[in-house]
Amino acid sequence: MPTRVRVREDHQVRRQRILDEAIRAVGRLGYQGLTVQALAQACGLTNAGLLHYFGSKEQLLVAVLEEHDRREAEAVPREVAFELRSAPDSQPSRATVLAILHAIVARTAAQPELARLYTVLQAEALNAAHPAHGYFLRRQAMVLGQFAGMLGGHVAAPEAVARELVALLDGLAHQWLRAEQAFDLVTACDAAVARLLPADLAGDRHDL
Amino acid sequence: MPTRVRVREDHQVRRQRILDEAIRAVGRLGYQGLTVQALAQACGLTNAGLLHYFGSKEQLLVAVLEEHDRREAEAVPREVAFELRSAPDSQPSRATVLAILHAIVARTAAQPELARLYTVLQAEALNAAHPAHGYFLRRQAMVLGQFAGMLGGHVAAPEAVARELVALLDGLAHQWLRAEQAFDLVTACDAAVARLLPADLAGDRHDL
Amino acid sequence: MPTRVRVREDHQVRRQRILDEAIRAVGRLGYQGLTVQALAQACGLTNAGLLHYFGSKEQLLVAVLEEHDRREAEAVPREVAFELRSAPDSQPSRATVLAILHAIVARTAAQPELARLYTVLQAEALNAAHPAHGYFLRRQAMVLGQFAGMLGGHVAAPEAVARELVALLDGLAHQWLRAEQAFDLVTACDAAVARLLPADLAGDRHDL
Amino acid sequence: MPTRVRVREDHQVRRQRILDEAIRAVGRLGYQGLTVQALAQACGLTNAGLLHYFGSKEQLLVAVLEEHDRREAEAVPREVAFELRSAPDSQPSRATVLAILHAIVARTAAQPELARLYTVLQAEALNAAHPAHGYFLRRQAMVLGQFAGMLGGHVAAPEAVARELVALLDGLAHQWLRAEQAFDLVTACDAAVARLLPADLAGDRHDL
DNA sequence: CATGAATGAGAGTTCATTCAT
DNA sequence: GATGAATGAACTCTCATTCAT
Repeated sequence: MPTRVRVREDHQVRRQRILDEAIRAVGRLGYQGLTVQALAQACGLTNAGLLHYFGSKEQLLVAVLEEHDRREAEAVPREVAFELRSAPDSQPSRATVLAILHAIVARTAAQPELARLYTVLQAEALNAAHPAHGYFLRRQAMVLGQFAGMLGGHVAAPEAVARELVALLDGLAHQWLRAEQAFDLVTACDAAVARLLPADLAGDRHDL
Repeated sequence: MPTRVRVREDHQVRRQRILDEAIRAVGRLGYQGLTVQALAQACGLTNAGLLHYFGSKEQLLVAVLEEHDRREAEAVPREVAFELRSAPDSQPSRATVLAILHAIVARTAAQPELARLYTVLQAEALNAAHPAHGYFLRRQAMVLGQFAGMLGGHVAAPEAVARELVALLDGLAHQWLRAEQAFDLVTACDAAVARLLPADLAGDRHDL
Repeated sequence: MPTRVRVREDHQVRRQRILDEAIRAVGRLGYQGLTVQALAQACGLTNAGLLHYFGSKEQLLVAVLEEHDRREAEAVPREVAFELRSAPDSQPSRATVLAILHAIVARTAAQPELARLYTVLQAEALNAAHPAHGYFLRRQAMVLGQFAGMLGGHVAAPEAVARELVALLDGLAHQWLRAEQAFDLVTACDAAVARLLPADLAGDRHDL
Repeated sequence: MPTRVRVREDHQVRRQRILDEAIRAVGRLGYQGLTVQALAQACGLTNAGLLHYFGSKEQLLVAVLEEHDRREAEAVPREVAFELRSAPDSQPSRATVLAILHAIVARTAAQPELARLYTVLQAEALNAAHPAHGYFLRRQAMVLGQFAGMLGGHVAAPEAVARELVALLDGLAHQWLRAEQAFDLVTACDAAVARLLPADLAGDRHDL
């Protein structure tokens, strides 16, 4: 049995290495700029060898996006996820909201190549013909919905503020990437979020 | 020599039409996705004919960026520009700051194709090897500096808030583009800016 | 050793199924158009699995041609074969000639996929570099010889008429395939042969 | 003006040379076997240079088929064409029919590379997915119709005999090509046609 | 001023085949 | 006996660019 297991592991391991490399490459060059050949070379196999794992460049992109989701889900703190799931209807406290946002940003900061992938693809995918266009449309709607739900009890216009939050976090991450991570993303985002969601919003005086 | 003048005008006119088309095309496809051939066809001339105006694809990009700056400068309200230039050291009032930001956003909203060009190129140019990389680095520094200077008297951490402002505006514009301009950008930005720069910031009680 | 026998049977059975599928595939796409991968998939095994049976694509073609000959020989009516073999020197009567040709055509009509394989490969193999080129050269000579021998006593120019017979039958089969078997091949061929070999030719008076 | 004319001639001349080469190449290898690269090399230009004339391999095939039709039409003897056109309703005499068929075959014999193209493509195009499939379907119907019309007054079953004529001529040409033109095609066809259309058939007494 | 011809490089993808397992 | 991994070569086609005209 060890042999079969090893073989399967090998496959998965190699696939994973390709995906990691692909995330970096797409984050650097975009999907259009990515070259199957260059990626294959970076992974130490031939053009056709790489396509053996992912049938086509486009299917590779799909796998990359799935990997992105997987890593993201993995990184969301357990407690947060638990809290959100355990009481979907109740409103989290302001402190919890800040903690959630903090956790999200911390994840982003810990995986710059993922942030870069996200930032670059998101802009490239504005084009309706881009293979990731639908992905980002769906994702955007989902995130806005989640944020708005979270903010429900705290602000007068949850949808608008949700949009602002997303804009703020995405925009700051973008600047952070361009500045080659020269400032601390987490600090910057914490401060920005605190500014956008002032303490006296819903009467709660004590937090942050 | 009316003929020569007319010819030159024709040249300029045609060049302008190419630039307009190029802005749209790059905004849709990015620089990498842009094809000299496709652009030429859209302009009604041949491959080589287009390159006759802009020696190469890269030089065309330079011209596009220059055109972007030109249009942007053109659109900034005269009074604002005057005020900023006439008293660079003095601090504009909060109302003026809001007015300036409003004007900037209004310009963006009025020229979606320019906003799209900006958004798409900015992300593509995160790559250090991208021909527009330096442009966006310089521009970022400049804008951050201007914003920080503008906010100097109003907030405790002007640089940080400047960054947040830029992030907010860029991020909202990005969402606006992805949503195919389904919401009103100017309203959204006005609200966001007001939220980020509360009225009681520096003790001034009276504005907006 | 029933197991071994069973295994061998399985092997043979599978090999046969591959051959059947290959005949259809080559008849549809030609040898050049045939893809090992596509054939393997149609047979429910992998690329390498198929080549396990027939070392290479070219050897597969050889096997296909052998299978063609096998099926053809199988289908020739026993009496005819017997008659031809029992008295190779004597001339068959006109009725026998017609019966033989009828039997051949009937076999063709009963196995359209074989006819198609034959028609497609024969044309593709006009190219001297084609792996089946030699096969069709030999076959042509053989068939022409047999036909000419058969016609020896009946017509003045047996070789020429043999060629015409072959041309007629091949050409009609080709049309029958292109028409998707919309007319009755056997009837058409019977009529054509009767026209080409008129009943009064035994008198041998007036033919060219 | 001579320059422009020369340029245009050059273009046409080169295009023609490519077409000639393509006819030979397709006749040898079939459409599937044809390689853009090999053809380009044979024409003394690069891969992309050839595609400058014919946008794609498939469009090249279309051009080849058109060239085939052009050459064929060109080759039909003027008198024959005139006679056919001048009296479309009347039936040509048997002698005229034989003359027409003779002329057609003579043309074939004079352009073996055209005959080869025709023979090879016709078989390859049996596949419904082949880009020339429709062409040969239409052509077949047209030719059968013309032949049947021509035979109308002479035989009892014009459609059937037309089919036989086509089969005979196509089949003999096929054999002629495989035999590397070792026998005289025109003589063979004349004899075959004479045998298939006996002199006394005008009396219409005894034909099947 | 603008074109058409042509190029060289490179794109993604497919193919028959090999090999360890 | 059959698989999955991987290869190297070849495929069609596209790209930005050059050059003579």
